[in-house]
Amino acid sequence: MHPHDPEVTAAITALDLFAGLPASALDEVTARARVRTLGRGARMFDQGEPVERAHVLLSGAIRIAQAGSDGGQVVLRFIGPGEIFGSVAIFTDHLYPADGIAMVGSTEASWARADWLDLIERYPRIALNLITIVGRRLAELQDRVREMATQRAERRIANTLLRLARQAGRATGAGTEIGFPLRRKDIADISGTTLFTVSRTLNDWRRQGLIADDRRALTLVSMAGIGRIALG
Amino acid sequence: MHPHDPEVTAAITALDLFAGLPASALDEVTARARVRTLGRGARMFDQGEPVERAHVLLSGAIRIAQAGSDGGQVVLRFIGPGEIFGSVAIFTDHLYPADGIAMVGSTEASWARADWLDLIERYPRIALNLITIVGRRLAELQDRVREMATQRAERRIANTLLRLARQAGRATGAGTEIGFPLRRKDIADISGTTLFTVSRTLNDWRRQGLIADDRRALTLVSMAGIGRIALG
DNA sequence: CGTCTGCTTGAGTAATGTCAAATCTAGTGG
DNA sequence: CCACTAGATTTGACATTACTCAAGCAGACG
Repeated sequence: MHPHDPEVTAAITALDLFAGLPASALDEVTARARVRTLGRGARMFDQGEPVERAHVLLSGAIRIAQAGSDGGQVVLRFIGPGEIFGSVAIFTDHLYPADGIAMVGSTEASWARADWLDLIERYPRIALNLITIVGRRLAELQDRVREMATQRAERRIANTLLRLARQAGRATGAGTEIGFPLRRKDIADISGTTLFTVSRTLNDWRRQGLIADDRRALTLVSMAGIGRIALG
Repeated sequence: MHPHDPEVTAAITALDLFAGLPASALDEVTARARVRTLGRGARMFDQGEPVERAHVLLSGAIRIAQAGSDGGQVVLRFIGPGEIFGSVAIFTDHLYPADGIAMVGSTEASWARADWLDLIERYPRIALNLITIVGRRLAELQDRVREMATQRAERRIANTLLRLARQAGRATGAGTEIGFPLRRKDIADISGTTLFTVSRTLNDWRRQGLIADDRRALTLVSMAGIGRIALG
């Protein structure tokens, strides 16, 4: 896909990141974007690599996973369409803090570091939008830290599912379907538990009719029920 | 203290947040600041309250603590002199995400929301500085989430102490002294464990000569030793 | 049909949380 | 100066969550 593809242009101009920009600025933003499509399992970038570009996801899903010097791994976030990713380190230590891996075939737009800084300088509104986005992620991480410190695995899993539903939920006949192709391990790595505990917990919930799980997508049948578990 | 107090002026103009601003801008920033001193235990703001001001700590120490709807509590961060706090929510949901409590007598500067937004609009460099600061805190929280998910209590405590030493450490004859008046409960609430586990762990380390703890301040006698524990 | 990846289930165990009680320290006021 | 108090810390005993490891199963895909 080319940056000037009308579909791509529409997607870029609709991003929260560029809200409030005049049409002329959006043209410029679009013109400088590089658009790239990767297959399932491909790496958008690797942890520790220098950050040369700012990224936005146009379609698909990305897993942002951080590995420790020991084996331990966590998922910091799943990225859905319209979300920015792997871009904040341009302002800090210039190294990607995590791997970015396509969970399904995905298309991203990205801007070279120099273009990005230039655009922000000329359109400071982008900086404000970025502060808002990063501020929201900060608040979400703060919630996760509190949950991991004070809640047991089952509640954390419930809170995780509710967050994912908020982020990428689609209402369907059966309930709210989460728009990421999640394996047990993914849910474990973002909830701070093991895939075994996730498996047991989700099976309990399925038996109780709280969720449905057709191995294609996870659906929260009873948000209220999951919500009750999340509250303790 | 008055904003025009020369000591206060110097402290404000030295802040990372205002790095790169021309002198005229710094004058304006200083002129609009409100300076306030609070005693030990006083609340700078309460969780859930609307954010009307942006804050910077000039001296002292603040505990930023978030409580869940259940009793659970975590410390999100300790704030030392020169650090911004309780200011990001101006751009998001306009509510303080946590309590801000003076751990010792503390002096802060703050700006009314409208002044703050006006200053940022006229000096976009402030926005860039803010992105850098928030980006670093985001990275730190990501590290903490990974630690809580993958490391056991002892290692998390070691990592916590190393982080605090980096943030507020002073080299002394005996080692690196942490510049916050920390109780066991504080260390527990930021490490994601209990004050009992912290007590046992710190006593072990003291017996091994890794730390000293004269109930006035905590000193890391052997950063290398603590570092080895942090690595596993 | 075989292989690979992911999921489920069971059994055993260790880390650490919970609770109770004793001890210590700093500060207060007689 | 000393007794008293409140808050913080230490230590012990115990309970339990959820991690670890092993084994078998299911579905997808070539």
